[in-house]
Amino acid sequence: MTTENFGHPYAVLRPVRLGNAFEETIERLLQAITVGLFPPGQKLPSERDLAGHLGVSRATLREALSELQKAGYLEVRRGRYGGTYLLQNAGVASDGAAHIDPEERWDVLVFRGVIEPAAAELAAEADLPASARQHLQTCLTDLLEADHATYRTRDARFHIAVAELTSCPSLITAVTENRARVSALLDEIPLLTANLEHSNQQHLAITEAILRGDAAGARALMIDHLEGTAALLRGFLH
Amino acid sequence: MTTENFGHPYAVLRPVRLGNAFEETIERLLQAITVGLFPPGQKLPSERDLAGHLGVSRATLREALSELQKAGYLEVRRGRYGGTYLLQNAGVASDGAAHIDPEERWDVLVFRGVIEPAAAELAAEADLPASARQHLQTCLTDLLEADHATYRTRDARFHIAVAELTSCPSLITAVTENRARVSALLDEIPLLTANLEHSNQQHLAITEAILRGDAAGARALMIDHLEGTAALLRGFLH
DNA sequence: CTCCAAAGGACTAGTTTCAGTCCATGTCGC
DNA sequence: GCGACATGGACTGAAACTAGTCCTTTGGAG
Repeated sequence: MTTENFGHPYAVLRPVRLGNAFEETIERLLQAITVGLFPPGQKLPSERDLAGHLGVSRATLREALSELQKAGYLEVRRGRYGGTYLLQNAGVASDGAAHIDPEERWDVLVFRGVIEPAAAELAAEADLPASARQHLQTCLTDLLEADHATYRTRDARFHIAVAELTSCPSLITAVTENRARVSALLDEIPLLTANLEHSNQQHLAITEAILRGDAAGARALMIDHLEGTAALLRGFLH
Repeated sequence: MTTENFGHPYAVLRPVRLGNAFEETIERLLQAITVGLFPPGQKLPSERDLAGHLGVSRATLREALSELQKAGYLEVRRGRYGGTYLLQNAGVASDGAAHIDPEERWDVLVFRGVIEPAAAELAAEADLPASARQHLQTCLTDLLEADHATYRTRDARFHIAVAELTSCPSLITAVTENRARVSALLDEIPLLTANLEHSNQQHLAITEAILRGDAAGARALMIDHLEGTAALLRGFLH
């Protein structure tokens, strides 16, 4: 880390393409799934719709969907009012122990510490319409009711909901992508009931701070909350 | 903005491809240029090298370079010790008045207000090696010596240098991309000597705070600094 | 003076991706 | 029942993109 090449232009000159369109499409869909943006058991948008939004041809999208289907994430029903459905126990056979490299881990956590507290602060400062308040409340309730199987996904969903309240697309995107990476990290450590309950108290407190417009409080609470997970990760991964 | 669709999965399902590889490659190179990562008058990395880093075939890269050459950004010399050179007065004939939409403007500025103060804070907290301190100092000196023609580029370069000190790739990338967008905004308003001098005082103060390890100070100074430009933009654009 | 090496220039064959078109299925409203 | 129609399924020809190869230029080392 100390041998870094400062001023090196390759920081921006990162790959234009992370893989072929097919691979990136799978990646995106998986991201949306792990982050809870597609509620389990529900129908995904139509192929034509998805392809349009992902900026990819339907052929490519279908290749990706077919792969996810083979991997046990999706179920497809034909005919009118048919569609692609996200299975409840999607991707149970996840590979596990992907073993994320320490630099990557550090990067994810530092960046999260930058954007999430800011998101909470901005959310609290914003003049939130009723629909926004309702959305946050719903995500919180879902999270509080979650069991071990659904917790991680709903946790991600809640944090993204906070970012959504800022109405800042760049920030929402940053939080979403970061959350997908955090989820991959968390998959490496066990889920303990004690931590879970403590986290949920924090989720509740953050929500209240945001809804009451307490920006400084929301920020501070979010920092605390993130520190908890970070410490947990440090503890479990040497 | 109040009619936002909260919880809509399309926030992550943004396009996998923003354009074809050729267009995206131009975009990237242009970004690196406007943000001062390729010093004017100097040689760019070789085509084979650039193509590799951008994850694009040399044919595609060459198309992009040829376009930038036609647009007056680059000069190409053949033979050994030849290469692609960035012209001093690159892209003078920039289209101007691209007229960025207000939502985009707001997004850029809000996001900047999130990531840049955090970058300054983290930079000040970091245990900086001599090379890092030197790099920041160099970028600052270049900026203080800049004239009207070179100011914007070196300004961007300085802000990216601050982010580089954090050694957090996600943050560096975020700041770099954001800066490219900020530059597009600034191109719409005039450069006033008074503002420029005031900005440079702030740049100096930020540098000092970082080098002395004053995290809170660096953060506060950066917030002040950004507020200045934001106010300027608000003033000039209705 | 000669040759080498590092750079840009140009071509080719193969693969991926796309846009468009038509087919197949099956639920809902009549 | 029965037909309309939104959905998934399948195919085709064209365009974009790639990897690989070889050519051309030109400054410096020997």
